[in-house]
Amino acid sequence: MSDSVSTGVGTDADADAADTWHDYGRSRLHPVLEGALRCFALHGYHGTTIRMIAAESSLSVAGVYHHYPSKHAILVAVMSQAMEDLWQRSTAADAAAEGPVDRFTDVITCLLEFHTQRRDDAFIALTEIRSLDAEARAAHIAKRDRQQRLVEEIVEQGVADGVFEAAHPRDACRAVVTMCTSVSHWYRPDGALSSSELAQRYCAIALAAVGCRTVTRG
Amino acid sequence: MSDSVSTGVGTDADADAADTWHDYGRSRLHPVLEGALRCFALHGYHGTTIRMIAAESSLSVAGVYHHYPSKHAILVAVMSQAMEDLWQRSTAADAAAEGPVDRFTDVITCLLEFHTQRRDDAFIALTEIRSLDAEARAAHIAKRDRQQRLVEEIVEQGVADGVFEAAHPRDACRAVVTMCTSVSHWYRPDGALSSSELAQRYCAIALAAVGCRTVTRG
Amino acid sequence: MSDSVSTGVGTDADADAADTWHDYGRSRLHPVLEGALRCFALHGYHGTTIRMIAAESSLSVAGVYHHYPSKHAILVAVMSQAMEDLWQRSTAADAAAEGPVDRFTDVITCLLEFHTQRRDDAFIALTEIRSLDAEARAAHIAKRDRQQRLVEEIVEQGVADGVFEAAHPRDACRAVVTMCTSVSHWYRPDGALSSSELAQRYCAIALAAVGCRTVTRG
Amino acid sequence: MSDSVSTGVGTDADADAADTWHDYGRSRLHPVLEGALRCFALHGYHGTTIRMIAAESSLSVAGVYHHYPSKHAILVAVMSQAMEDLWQRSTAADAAAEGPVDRFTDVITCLLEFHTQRRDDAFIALTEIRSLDAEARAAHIAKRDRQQRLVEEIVEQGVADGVFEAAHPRDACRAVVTMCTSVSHWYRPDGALSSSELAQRYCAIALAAVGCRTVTRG
DNA sequence: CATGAATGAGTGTTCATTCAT
DNA sequence: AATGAATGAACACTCATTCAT
Repeated sequence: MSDSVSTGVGTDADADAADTWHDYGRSRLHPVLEGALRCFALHGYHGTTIRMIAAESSLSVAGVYHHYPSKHAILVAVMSQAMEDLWQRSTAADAAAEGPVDRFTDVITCLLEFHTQRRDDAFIALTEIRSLDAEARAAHIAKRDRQQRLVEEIVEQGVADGVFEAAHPRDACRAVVTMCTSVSHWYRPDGALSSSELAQRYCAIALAAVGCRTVTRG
Repeated sequence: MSDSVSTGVGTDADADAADTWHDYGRSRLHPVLEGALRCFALHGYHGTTIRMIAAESSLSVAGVYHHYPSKHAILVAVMSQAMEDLWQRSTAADAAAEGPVDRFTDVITCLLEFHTQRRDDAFIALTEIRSLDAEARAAHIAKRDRQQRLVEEIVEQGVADGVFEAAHPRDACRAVVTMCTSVSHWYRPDGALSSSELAQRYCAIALAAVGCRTVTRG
Repeated sequence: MSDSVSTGVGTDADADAADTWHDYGRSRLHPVLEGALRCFALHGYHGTTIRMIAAESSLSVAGVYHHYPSKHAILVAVMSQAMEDLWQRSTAADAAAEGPVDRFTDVITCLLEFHTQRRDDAFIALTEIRSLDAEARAAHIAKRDRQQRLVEEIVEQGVADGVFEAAHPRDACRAVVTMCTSVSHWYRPDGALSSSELAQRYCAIALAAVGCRTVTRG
Repeated sequence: MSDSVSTGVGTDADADAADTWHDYGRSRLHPVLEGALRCFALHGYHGTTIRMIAAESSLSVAGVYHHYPSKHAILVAVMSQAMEDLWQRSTAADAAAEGPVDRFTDVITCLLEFHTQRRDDAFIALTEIRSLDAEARAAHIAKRDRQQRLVEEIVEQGVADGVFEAAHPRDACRAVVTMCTSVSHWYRPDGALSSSELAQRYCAIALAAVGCRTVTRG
């Protein structure tokens, strides 16, 4: 879980305190990816040109190609690092908690924070799957499914333990996860809700969705 | 509410039974729009070329332009008709029910059915907002907000009546509506769940999300 | 010289009074040609579309094709009728005068009036030669040369008679004719000069250009 | 008057002898403009395609766009450089002479030489005004008027000095200038007249047109 | 490392023209 | 006589990408 990630993202110094999944400093993406991300978020992959990315990252067009071999490679880098980052954080959040309710709360909180703090990354990871080539798409979907299974596993455990009462746990998971990922569609950092306020409110709703009667954390 | 829609979509013969919002016959879109819809759903607006649309609608490129003046106009037609259709169905569903719980159930069911039965239309309406020009975008967002307000109004009524216990009704509405619209991202008609099964399960989850203790429909 | 013209233009009833070349009633062009003429004058042949011509002549596109088989045929009709009209008027003007000075004055006056009264026709005839196909171009140039020779013949007669003193009669003719045809570039009917005022002033200049010492019609 | 011209045209090294306005070396236009010029002269602006220009300048279509952002920008560059070149030469010619007769002779000679030596440039500057957009057209017309006023000013001086006897100086100027600019319509370098022969003959005619009795240059 | 110049393939769009009705 | 629907070819222009320097 604390493996150093080759992609350059993730937790670079895991303290004992397993709360690193809360920390969102400056994004550690390559400047080209930073620029590309802004462009993709605004205009989509196909609506973005290499010249836009070059301008956004203050490089020449050829300069962009010096760092990444193709526009598609840039998309792959952006998406895979996003998924990897989310996975590192999710497993860290999961490991830091015990019992289905707290694990669920942590993982969903992590998911929500990621979708507010890394909104563009999450948005692209959600909406540009179709722009990936077959190989990259398969890899991406595997990561997405891994993420989904983590939630499902927790909920199924909760149902087995009798703390969740979801009639259809997998559907509840789908509902919960999609309502969280949808946050990247509408959340604005300068809006009415802070990231943590949103997380609290949505966690309560998510717990209700999986039929949790108990109150969180004690 | 039963006004015949000038866009050519929607229920053209409203029977007394206010269940017309359940009926999804063959989509009544112009062949060009049908073809464009398939393309947009697969590749996105910017990833779709006029030549694809022409091929998909069995016309020449110039033939497409005989019916619609630009690619953007095609997108506008697709999206506005989708929003109009959904609105007609939603208001019909709302009108057919009484009391917050049943109104909520009907409107959410309607939303879910629309997102399974008109999955591509709904998907485009959700994901291609950024591809609209300023004017069309404003019009689209107005329609989207109108839709959102309908749900909020019902939930607020439910809270006022004491049948819903949502701590934050507007956030609950957001969560509910986005988990419903997200259905267009993953639902497959040939998958495990039928449209009505999905609607039933998701309605239960949605009711839980707004803090409804009572059971639906008696 | 007074042959009835198959094109449908020209003097349709030659009275004894040989002044018909002065008369500019409503242009007798086919409505399609009238519309095309306005378009060609504004945007040039290649800058004009069949749809513009259709709109300008209050017909459908197919309606235009009912009257003329192609855009090119319209140009040919416009240009050939203009050249024919000018030739009819020029020979009439020539025939009505006697002696080089008066013949010159009449023919140049005729040329000037044509370029103010039939400005667009003259302008197209001057500027769209390159847009004609080989055959039509050859025919057009023959008519243009015929026109030029008429002036040259008169001036050469004048030089032979000793009333003109042009050192290089053909060059003087070129200068005179081009300064007259150029009138179609700048003349505006609502400008400072009336058609006849312009003709008078330019005739004086033209006579000077061919070295005429005597005063006209004295 | 000997300001170095930012357009890259014009006299780059003004010797004392103010005869630089006679020198027509290889045109210093950008290869793309050279190619475009040939095309425009043959087929007109609207009759010319970017592919023609690309072929004529030995570049790919995209290569043309690397140097100029649009077909229209190419036209603007061609026309504005032509007008600037003519203006530099005209003012040089004017400054090199004294007295209305010699100034007139020099400026008209300059005008004629330009229209034989830079025939295509001059032709385009004369015939494609309507193809310019509003802004470029205004700029062009301002330059054209400036050119016209130079001639008018000289002639008016000549009339004031009593060396010219034009009854209507401005009309005479129009006649003279248009007969000079028309040279670009018909002159062929391999024709009967050399550029200087033509200039001599036309100058004599132009002097007659403005009512000059004295003989030029001594 | 970085870039200005270049390009083949493709973009959305328009063209003159046809034809069934 | 007149037209709405249709089209192949071409239009101006842009794309992702390459490469000599």
